Amino acid sequence: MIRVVLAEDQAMVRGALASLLGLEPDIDVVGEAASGDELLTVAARVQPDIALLDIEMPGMDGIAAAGKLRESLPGCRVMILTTFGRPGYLRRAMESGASAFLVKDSPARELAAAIRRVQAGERVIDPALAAAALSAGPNPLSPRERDVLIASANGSTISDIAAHLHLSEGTVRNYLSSAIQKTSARNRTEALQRAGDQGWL
Amino acid sequence: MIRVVLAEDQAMVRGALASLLGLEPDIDVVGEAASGDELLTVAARVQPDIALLDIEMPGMDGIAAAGKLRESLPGCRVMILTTFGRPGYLRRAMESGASAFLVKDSPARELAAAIRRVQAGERVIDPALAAAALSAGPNPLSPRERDVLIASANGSTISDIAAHLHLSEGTVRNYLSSAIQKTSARNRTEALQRAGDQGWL
DNA sequence: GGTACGCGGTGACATTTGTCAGACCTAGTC
DNA sequence: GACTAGGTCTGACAAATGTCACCGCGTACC
Repeated sequence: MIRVVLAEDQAMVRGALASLLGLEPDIDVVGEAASGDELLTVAARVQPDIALLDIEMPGMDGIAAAGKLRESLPGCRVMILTTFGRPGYLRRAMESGASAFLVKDSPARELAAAIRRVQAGERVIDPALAAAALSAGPNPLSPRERDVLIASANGSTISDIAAHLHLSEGTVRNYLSSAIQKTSARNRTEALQRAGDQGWL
Repeated sequence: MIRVVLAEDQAMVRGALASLLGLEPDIDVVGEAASGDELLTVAARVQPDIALLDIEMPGMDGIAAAGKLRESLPGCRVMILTTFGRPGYLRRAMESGASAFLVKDSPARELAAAIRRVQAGERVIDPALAAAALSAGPNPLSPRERDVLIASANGSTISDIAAHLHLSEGTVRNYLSSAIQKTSARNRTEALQRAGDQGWL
């Protein structure tokens, strides 16, 4: 039996995935978690073969949880299952030691097949996504530019961001300006969208 | 047997929900659709008792599809199952004739229970959401203000929006300004976020 | 030692954005 | 007919935003 834990914040989706996998004779869902933090404690207790993680979760996200899990349970393989196939997500997921990257747009039957391939030692990646990740270069944003862009997401003004990051307003403007240019956008909103689409945040 | 069709754009979630409902002895998933448009053709063919719709779908969204379905198949009850419980969504869903409004945060076992209650003629609404909808007033945005706000979402400039909606730039600025005030925001980004949270878009 | 890069800052400048007052037209309501 | 609300427009103004040039500091790397 392949022992699997699920981490996914939406309870109904989590339960539905569990029932989907429950139909497979060789797969056993031995634990569930609603956040990255919860996953780590559950995995420590049940010692799964495979952890199936969503990226978008409250608290620690799926990619961060993947990295922690690789440290604490090296024998457990990590699979990322997420809504959006952003190239940057894939890159970060692979760097944090994931064995698979699936998107929720794929047919449901592929999930069990992917789990078996990962258990056999293969790496499973959506081919279209792999191509996109190779064609898109690495993240051009410096850490600070990234911080400033993220802080501007909820409609904050320059002075809000400056206060929040303990910077001068001029510095914030400079970072924002260079982030806008690096994303070849025309304003912060567009820059935020482009960077988000690439998975640079 | 209760005959159900599912409409949900993410194939894996759709398949998982189907397998979840497949476990219930009195529920039969007789059709699936990946968009609002597809739902209407599928429902016309299989004549279900209940349609379970996600809101966020490409093309016709779940609420619009609910309205159309009520016209073409008055005997079929509509249930909305969605990620976010925005008050405005609930209001619009109810106005378009939905019998239930569930959020994906709820436990998986509640889904089958809700389906049975709807089949029995009840209306099922998340109590916390109902309270939020009652406390939040109706949508204060005029149709044009709403259009302009939506068009500004992807980082468009004033002149982009003006060209797109065939308006003068001054007019766009005026609408945007009044939308910002009605949402008590400080700029369009914040206004967009507030309006989105309320389900006013 | 020189060079490059990221971080943090200043000051000046042009453009964009948000606000306000006012105008005209239409459709509905009392 | 008067009144209101929404839609469309203009012009003017202040504030916010984006760009540019330039400075200093530290830490890499060759």
